[in-house]
Amino acid sequence: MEEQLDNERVEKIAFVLKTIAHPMRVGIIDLLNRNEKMSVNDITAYLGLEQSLTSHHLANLKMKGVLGSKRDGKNIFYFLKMKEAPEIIKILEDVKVNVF
Amino acid sequence: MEEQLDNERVEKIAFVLKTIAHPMRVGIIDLLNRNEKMSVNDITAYLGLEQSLTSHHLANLKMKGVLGSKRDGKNIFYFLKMKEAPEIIKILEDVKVNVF
DNA sequence: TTTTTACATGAACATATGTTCATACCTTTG
DNA sequence: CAAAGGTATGAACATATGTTCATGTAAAAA
Repeated sequence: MEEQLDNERVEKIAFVLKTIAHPMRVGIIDLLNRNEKMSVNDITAYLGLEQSLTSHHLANLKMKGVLGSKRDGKNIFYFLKMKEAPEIIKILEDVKVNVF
Repeated sequence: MEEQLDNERVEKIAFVLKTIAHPMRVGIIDLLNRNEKMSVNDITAYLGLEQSLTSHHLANLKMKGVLGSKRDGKNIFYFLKMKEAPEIIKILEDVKVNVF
């Protein structure tokens, strides 16, 4: 029988989930899960959004440790860092939802 | 090679994650993962919170399809319905987090 | 060395979420 | 049937999140 989750653990789990729980961020993670690394431009184009908004979300994901980034010339490439992130998405790929 | 997630799928995934992404709700799901079913009172006691707040969160989780409930006398018992929920928590059990 | 490309950032605003409090509802018990 | 136990609910409020817009910065190209 496994231990009950202690408070700190619960907080961390919720924290990570909150970080991922947004359509755009799920999309970004999914994208970076199939591509190794992508520039902000590429990500912005793929998701069809505004540069500044993409940037904000990327910064957020990076700050929380989900992504990493590396500059290469004019571009900044983002990549997955937290391996759990795509695993979570994978689990929910075929989830059924009530309301929504 | 797997397909890229379509929009609706991404939305659903984010929706479910948002539903779970809260310390109290993570705690509830973890609790119901080890107990089969629990009354509101029990859950409230275990988490050490207020009845009304617990109730709100339970209602939320139920509405979104994560939990189910069944009345038995004065009590209402809640139970897990979305099997993916505890799986997600399991993945993050030992996650490392930067800021937090 | 000016322009352009690629990206970041901060402030303002809009919206969504979480919490508390008071009260209502349903079931059992006296 | 009145009281008590167990839970739900709505309104008010507080806080957190997401988005836009204007502008700033770093590197490369002209």
